[in-house]
Amino acid sequence: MVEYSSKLLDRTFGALADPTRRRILAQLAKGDECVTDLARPHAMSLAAVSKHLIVLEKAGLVKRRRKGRVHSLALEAKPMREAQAWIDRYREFWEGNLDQFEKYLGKLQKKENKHGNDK
Amino acid sequence: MVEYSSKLLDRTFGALADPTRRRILAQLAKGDECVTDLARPHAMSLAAVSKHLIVLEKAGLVKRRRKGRVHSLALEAKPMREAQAWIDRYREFWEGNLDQFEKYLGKLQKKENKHGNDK
DNA sequence: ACTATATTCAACCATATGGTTGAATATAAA
DNA sequence: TTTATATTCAACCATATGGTTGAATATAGT
Repeated sequence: MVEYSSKLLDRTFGALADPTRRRILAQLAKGDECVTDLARPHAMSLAAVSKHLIVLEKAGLVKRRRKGRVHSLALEAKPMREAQAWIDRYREFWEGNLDQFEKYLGKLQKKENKHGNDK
Repeated sequence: MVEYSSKLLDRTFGALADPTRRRILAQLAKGDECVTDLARPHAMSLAAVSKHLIVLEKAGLVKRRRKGRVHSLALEAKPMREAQAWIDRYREFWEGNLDQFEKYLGKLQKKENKHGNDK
């Protein structure tokens, strides 16, 4: 069962809306890395990258594991899966397979309303 | 060939990061609608919804067609397809099929750099 | 103990975002 | 022509975002 938390989708899509953060995800897709290594290829301060990592962390897209003074970042699957699910079902519906998505939207709407997490 | 414009992905994911806009897309998935009809179910001013529509339009996710004073909004496929492609390939890579995504990332990186549209 | 490294924190800045209200514009209907 | 409807525009507000720099904190190495 995929969970549909509006806030989680907000944060996930929001995190993906920045090229630096997409690139960080791409870096991590090749393997876990620490903050300094992640920051190196980006043309900005370490503190700026650190902030991007916090955004990714809040979206649940990466997980941090401290090893002494070094923070090792690793990808986390779930939020991306849910973002993908949203788009997949949206397209399934829109591009033809109507009934399924209509049901899905109903559920989503209810959840978003019920939890009052509409922004 | 999918096109990888960094700015387009920024705008697309950015547009999807708001629950009102996701709901508008859901409304439009059931069929074209005008601004007033789209606005009705949302607990905010018409002007606010109008602004959201402009965001969706700039992301290319909806297309506007004026019929006299009524603006009819319709979904547009391409940007959503590209957002989906990004996530799909990211996950393909990360969850096992390494070689393909590595190539893809190379191309993406080049495009994003070459066009200098990195924010 | 001292020094160097890894990371965040805090204050600051400029611009973006998401909302409001009231006026402007364009078209439709009387 | 007058009035009503559809939509945007403009000004404003509060908060968020993405960056900076310099200081603070924590751990490692000598």
